[in-house]
Amino acid sequence: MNWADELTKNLNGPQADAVRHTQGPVLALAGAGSGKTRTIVHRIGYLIHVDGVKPWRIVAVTFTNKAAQEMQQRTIDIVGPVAADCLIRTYHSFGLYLLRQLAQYLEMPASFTIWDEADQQSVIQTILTSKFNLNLNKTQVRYFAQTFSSFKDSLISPDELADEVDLDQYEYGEIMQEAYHLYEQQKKQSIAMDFADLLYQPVRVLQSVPEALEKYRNRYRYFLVDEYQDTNYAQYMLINLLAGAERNLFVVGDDDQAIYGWRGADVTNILNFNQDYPDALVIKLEENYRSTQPILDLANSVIANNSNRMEKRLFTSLTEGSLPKLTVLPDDNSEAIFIAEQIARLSQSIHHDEIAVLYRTNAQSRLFEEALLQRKIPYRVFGGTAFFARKEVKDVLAYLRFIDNPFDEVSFIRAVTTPPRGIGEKSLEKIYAARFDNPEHSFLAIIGRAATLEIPAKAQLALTELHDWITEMRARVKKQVDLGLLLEDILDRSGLLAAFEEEDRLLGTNRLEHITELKNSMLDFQTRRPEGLLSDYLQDISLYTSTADLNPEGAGKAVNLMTIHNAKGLEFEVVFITGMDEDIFPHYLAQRNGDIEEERRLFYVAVTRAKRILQLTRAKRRMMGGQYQQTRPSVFLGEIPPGMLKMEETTAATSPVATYKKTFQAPSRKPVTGEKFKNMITAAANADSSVNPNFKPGDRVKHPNFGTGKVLRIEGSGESAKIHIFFSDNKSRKFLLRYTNLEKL
DNA sequence: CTTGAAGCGATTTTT
DNA sequence: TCGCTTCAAG
Repeated sequence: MNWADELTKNLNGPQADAVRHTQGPVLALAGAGSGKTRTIVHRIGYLIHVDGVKPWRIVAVTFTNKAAQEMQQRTIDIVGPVAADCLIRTYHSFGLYLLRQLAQYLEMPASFTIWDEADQQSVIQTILTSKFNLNLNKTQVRYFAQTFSSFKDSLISPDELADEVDLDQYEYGEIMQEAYHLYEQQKKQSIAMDFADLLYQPVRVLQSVPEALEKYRNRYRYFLVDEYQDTNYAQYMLINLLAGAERNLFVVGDDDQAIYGWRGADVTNILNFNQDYPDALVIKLEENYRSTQPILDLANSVIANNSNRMEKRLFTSLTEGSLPKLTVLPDDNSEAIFIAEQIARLSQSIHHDEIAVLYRTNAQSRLFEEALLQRKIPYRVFGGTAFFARKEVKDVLAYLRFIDNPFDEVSFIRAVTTPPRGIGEKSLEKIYAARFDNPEHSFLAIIGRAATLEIPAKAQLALTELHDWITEMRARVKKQVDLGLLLEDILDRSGLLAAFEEEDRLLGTNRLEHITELKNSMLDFQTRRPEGLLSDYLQDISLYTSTADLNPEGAGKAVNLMTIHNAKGLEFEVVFITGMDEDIFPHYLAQRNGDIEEERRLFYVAVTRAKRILQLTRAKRRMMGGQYQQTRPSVFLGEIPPGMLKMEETTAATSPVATYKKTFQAPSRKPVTGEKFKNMITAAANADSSVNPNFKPGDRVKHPNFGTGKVLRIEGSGESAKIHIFFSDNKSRKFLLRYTNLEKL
């Protein structure tokens, strides 16, 4: 086979130029749907098969996990299995990969812990209270965390801060430098890195250690960067440092799709590429192969409202196509149900994984999940904090992380206080003080000397016990272990298992179900990387946010639920853009910050994800802060010329919501929504026991665990109904009615 | 001192 | 609805 022909024959002129021009800098200005990924993938193939470049000399980076996975898969499909040796990663994953190898230059072991935002914020919170006597709320603490990250995105260390920025323009400017410094110090003492470090630290090492730079410049010779318009300074430096010698740098981007300004992304990185590399070949990809003309018309008419854009004229040969539609629903619930029904209808002709439901904020996903679950339509939720931010998951991970890294302050605190074992604020302060005096000793070592701490005997005992079994576990994980068994041991010995069981039973949570999911991810990991250690697993998952990231193969035939940010770089036959209401999209905070043009680009990104069918929805009322509020239509709707959008409105009376509620209002089985519905499916196995008679105050009842008692009162109704029972042990307890197996006497 | 219960407000997008 | 803060009992 002639690879040169094979890899260019299905490309248009400019695409083929971009693929063939493998030496030296190339900038591809690529409109939405113009075959960016396709070009990158074919270029990788050309490098390997025509130029004879070794795959491991090729680095390709993009932004989101899903986009990276997709690029990797498509490369293997087109180029062959040899492409598995290319480094196709997200920026952060590439940064982590380098950082592990460069950690020695930072006097850090390669197996550091990675702190997410919540971890970061809890450390900053502690610093602000203990060192500055500032008791700030969550929003203010988040502000500190974001500010520190923005410094690192701009490659500014605590020492350089005063010279580089005008601290007066920052709130708390007078303590900013000191706080930033303390945070970095604590982090180092915890043997931890935050997300910004994954880029900042490798860049700093490459800048200051010539031999390190030399080594990686030698190893990696070809760089391909997707979404270049969204790079921040640290990302820009990382790539340009490494590619700077050979200058085989291929970047693609579109200024109309710049949507990460809030994270320090700088569009001028792409606009100035020509100044960085005056000899760069500039290629324009303007033919759209993705969407039909009506979809493109809508996209173009909206983005035209932005000033300061590079003129581009996107065209397509797919002139036929149905008009995009806007459906106005009475409320957010009916919006979700409407979408679920549309999807059910489309299922006849279109695969579920060719359908995407897009929203502006992760919080909006809940109603869609519920509606899809009710109709048994499979779905996957991308991004968000859906899984790894769950309390039970973080609880278990805290133990795993503490076992892996006994210096980690965040994991230690969480593990030692969850579940409660008599260690409170005061005891923790004592532990802190001891650690402050001996920063070279781990938290584990310090609780190993519990007897020397001035804390209650009960607390000493608890600490010693914890120390002993954590030590035992640490000995175990030095070698390769079955992570699933380890997890079970931890659940058991920590007391978490009992706590979760109790909660699931009394409150109807799904904690153990989520733990099982975590366990599955471990089994998955061990299948994928049989040599993998606990620390590898922990670093691996730290870059994932949802279970959808966890098992890419599990994609199957599920509908995709994601934010618009997460959808960038992807395409679907059918796209729903939801929440077309003022303050939702554009988001009111963006509006307030004057980022309306970025919101408009976001809308442009959303629209251009659709290949054939584009459906917009909005709701006239939405549940906000516990009550319904009227909404106004998004400004973006007003920017669409009449005739480009078909409109329809459905009313409450015909809304499926009402019908649904009625069907399920039967007294024997309480109505269920969302998460709870899942329980019902599981509960369906022992269906008979889930049928409760109606109880009223005064009834005598028997509870399987607490024996007989008298009903005091029923609080609330429907799925959230709670029953208060006074038991024969003279104690009253309350339960969620629908999860309690009560027998009427 | 620690913990559970009651009461109150909720501020975005990614890794 | 959820999670955090406040308060009082053990």
